[in-house]
Amino acid sequence: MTERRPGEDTFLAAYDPTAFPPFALTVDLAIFTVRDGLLTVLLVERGDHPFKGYWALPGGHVAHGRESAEQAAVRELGEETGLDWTTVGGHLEQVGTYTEPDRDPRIRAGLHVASVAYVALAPNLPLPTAGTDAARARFWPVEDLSLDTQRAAWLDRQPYRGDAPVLAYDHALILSHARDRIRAKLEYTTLAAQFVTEPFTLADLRRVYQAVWGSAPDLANFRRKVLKTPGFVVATNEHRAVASDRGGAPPLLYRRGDAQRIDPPFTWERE
Amino acid sequence: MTERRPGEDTFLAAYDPTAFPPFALTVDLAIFTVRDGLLTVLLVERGDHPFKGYWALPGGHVAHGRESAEQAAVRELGEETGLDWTTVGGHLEQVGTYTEPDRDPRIRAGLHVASVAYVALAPNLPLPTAGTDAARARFWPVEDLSLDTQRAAWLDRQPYRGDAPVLAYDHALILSHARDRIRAKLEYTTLAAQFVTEPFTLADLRRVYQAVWGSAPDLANFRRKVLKTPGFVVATNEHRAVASDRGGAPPLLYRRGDAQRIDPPFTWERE
DNA sequence: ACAAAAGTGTTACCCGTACACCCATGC
DNA sequence: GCATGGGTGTACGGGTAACACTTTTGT
Repeated sequence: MTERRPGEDTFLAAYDPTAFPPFALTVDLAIFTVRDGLLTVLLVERGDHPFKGYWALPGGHVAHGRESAEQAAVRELGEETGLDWTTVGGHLEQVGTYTEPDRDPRIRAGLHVASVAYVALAPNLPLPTAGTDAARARFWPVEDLSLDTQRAAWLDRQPYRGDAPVLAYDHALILSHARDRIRAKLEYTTLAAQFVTEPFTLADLRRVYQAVWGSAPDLANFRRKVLKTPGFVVATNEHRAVASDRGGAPPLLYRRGDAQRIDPPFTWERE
Repeated sequence: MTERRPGEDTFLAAYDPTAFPPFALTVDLAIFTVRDGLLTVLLVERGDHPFKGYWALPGGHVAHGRESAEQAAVRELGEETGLDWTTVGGHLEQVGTYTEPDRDPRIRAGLHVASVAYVALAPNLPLPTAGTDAARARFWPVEDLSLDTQRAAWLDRQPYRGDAPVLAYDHALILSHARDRIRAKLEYTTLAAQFVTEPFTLADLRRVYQAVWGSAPDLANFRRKVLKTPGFVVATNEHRAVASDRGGAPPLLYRRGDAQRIDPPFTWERE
């Protein structure tokens, strides 16, 4: 490692790293996937205190001095999903950092925990089983989590009482931000293609919009827009075989292209 | 403070907060303003090691257990600009968190410093003088900072040698992200109005786009789009007196409105 | 034949672009 | 009058929303 212009080494020799009260640095992951036409997110049921028995975003501590938060996120992704994320090539993006002193009750024992939240998304992730240190893990449909209600309860410092799985820490807040980020990015980026397994049909791609937004653009116009955006998708010359129990023409299959942005963005009637 | 569902208190009683290696948590501020038709940012010349003599974003440590990063940012804004940001009502937004272990040379003394970066913007900030603990502080035109070159040098772990003020830490990286964020948000939000002092003319507002992007939409179309976006600006019934040394009709004055988003976004020919 | 799903065509309309033009003021 | 900057009018063209329609397959 090079020196990174540290100033004079004499400074470091005389430097006292205990001069600043310590923080803990963690990462939290919102891992989204589309299953059965619904936007779902991976949650783990906590096996230990704090928040034992509550559902939480997977995550963990950043290894001090040895990795960045993003590297920690990739490592945790591997541990939680059993997949090597650098090979998967899925989308991973920082959402924000959460630092309210009382977001973690361990502040009462003197531990101030700051957490960097990431959103990851990939198609058809396997159901988490091995390699997970949590008691249970499963993909929950986002719409079943009452995110808005739970978030409001958290911000009001009131307990949430309802049918949805109760989220630990400020994870309802984090998750609502992550969901909003994904929704917004569907409109002006090619992110939707990260949600489908290759090869996919244009109808598959459109179902992603349906799952994330609850509604989707008109099919005909959707097709034209996607195909006109250079590098959004690349056509193969194969067609998908139709399911045996229904008719319809075998649709053409596509793969993801290089383009990142959709310009101008998608706009359509929201319900 | 309420209990925030911590699990059982017996857990906390037995909890060892020193079990996790400590991090330092800081905030860095990119405070933008438009001066003389140029986008400028506040930098301070560091008076202490590390990076003594380099130019840096203002910032400081988050008070352990007593404040969030955002509260620290507001506090530092007050210290750096001499203004109470809650009164100013200026825009403040988290950009991202930077956690590379070697982003701060103090890692070699065992201190892993994570920094949460914020972007703030306001019109006509006073030149910083009192209340600043830095040796010198001034607003630098962003285009004079060779951000792209400095950022590339930082990422290659090479020293930057050039005419622009040399930035400390990874602040060239942070600053380039902050600038990109501002640029992007001008297109689809009413953020530009945060850069002008009230009351302002539509030409003033358009000059913000000129300063931030280097070019601006056609004046006639700009007027129509701004006026058609409900709540972007509110007209007063006063006109600005024209400067004595030039002609022209006295333009109508406006104030900021409530709207946050411009939909559909601005698009125009970039140079 | 019929249903289901893929894919195409057509039209009307909105909106932005470009640019010409008019207005108000100071010298 | 003339320069300067604010403000308006308008014709053209591209893109997209809406929806009807054709094609391909399975039962």
